[in-house]
Amino acid sequence: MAQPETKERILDAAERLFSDLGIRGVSLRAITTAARANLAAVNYHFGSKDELIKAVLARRIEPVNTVRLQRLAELTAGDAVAELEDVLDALLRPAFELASDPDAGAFCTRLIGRVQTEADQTFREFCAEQFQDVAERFTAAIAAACPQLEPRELAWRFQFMIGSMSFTLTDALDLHTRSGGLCDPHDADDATEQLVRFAAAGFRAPIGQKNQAGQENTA
Amino acid sequence: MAQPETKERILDAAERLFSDLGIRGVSLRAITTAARANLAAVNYHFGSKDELIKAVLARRIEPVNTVRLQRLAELTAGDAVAELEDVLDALLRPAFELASDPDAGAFCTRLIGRVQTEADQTFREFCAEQFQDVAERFTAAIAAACPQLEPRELAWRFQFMIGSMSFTLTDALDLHTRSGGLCDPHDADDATEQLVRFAAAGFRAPIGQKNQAGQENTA
DNA sequence: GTCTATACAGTGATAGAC
DNA sequence: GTCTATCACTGTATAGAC
Repeated sequence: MAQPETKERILDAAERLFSDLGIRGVSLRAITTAARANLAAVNYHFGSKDELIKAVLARRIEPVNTVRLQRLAELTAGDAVAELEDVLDALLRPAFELASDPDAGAFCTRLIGRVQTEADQTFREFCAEQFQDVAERFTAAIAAACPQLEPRELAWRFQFMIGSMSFTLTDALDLHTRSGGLCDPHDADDATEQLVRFAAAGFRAPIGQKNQAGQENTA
Repeated sequence: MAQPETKERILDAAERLFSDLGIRGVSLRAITTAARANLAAVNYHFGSKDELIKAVLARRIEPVNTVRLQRLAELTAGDAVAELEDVLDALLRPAFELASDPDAGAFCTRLIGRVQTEADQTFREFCAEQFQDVAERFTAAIAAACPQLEPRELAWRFQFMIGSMSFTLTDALDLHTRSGGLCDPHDADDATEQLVRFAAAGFRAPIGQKNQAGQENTA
């Protein structure tokens, strides 16, 4: 107890190692060695490696979601209807800011984005839970900002926007190289403004003439 | 050699098991047992588990990319400038069609989308390689369809669109449930039309007043 | 409560016989 | 090409010291 709590040291070491080497590439032994703790400490404090990963994620996700909801609350104070661009900014900027934070950020954001689409359902479900409240509130705010938008189109387009965000956070296609240095996904201001502009136009796109209501269900 | 080649049987078994249980949840022993092959056969035919995963992916990705490039070639035959919506359709529809194919599709598409943002760089790099040629050609076609679009904005927005596609293929947020049954990401027609409309509006969005040219580089 | 040492079943990989 | 045997290593569980 003289030094930072064992639990905290394990979280720090795990976060750093995961982001450097990927989840698969890091063993519990490597983590506990780096944290100067015993192997069994992970299972004592967290229960399993999967729960440790969740704890690493939650420690970074929760503050981001808190900021998001706080900014949204400010925008909609007094039953005001917020501008679409302001709503999207409140949702996206905190995530990109975490990603560009050289201290904790680069590490963990790749993780968040990755895990959101990880092969194992476990982490996807966990992230969906963490995100559910935020998704519901922001969907409502976008609906208020776009009164002409049908619920079906709103759901699709919200999905598309979160995908754009998540994909850019992980930088799965190496945007910096691919753009010849023109774009830097770790520039939070630029990433936010670019995606706000892209998504706002997408939300405002007219819905198709043929409504899908009478369509057969092939499944 | 009397029955389907061992290599083929391993690929089939691996694809089915991976999509049912996730990559992590399937051991080589489970695969080789299901394929009625010996454990060492995987390493003989593929070299490693990672290479087997790549082979499973490539077998499905290549035909999709072939169709994409073929449709693009038809659109741009005779130096014609294709409509933006037609270009996006040629890029997106083959992927969503694979996803909705009950035979091979549902299995492998989740894999493709997942792996594209997997924690390990290995698979991301592999998918990026597979996608590079397609990305370059379609970026050029979009640029031709949107002559007013700056290269910087084009690169950002292409990234966003691929993210939307990838995220929807993995269905990381369970769109069907979240939309109360309104949206079905396995309906290839609907998914394609929705994303084409969203992305086309995004590509056509005006670029911001303040150009980032004179901005400091914080990295 | 916290931590240590240790044991265990299951993993991917490999060398060498057939 | 295929197979057996075996390797080092993984996550997990537990008994017991402080």
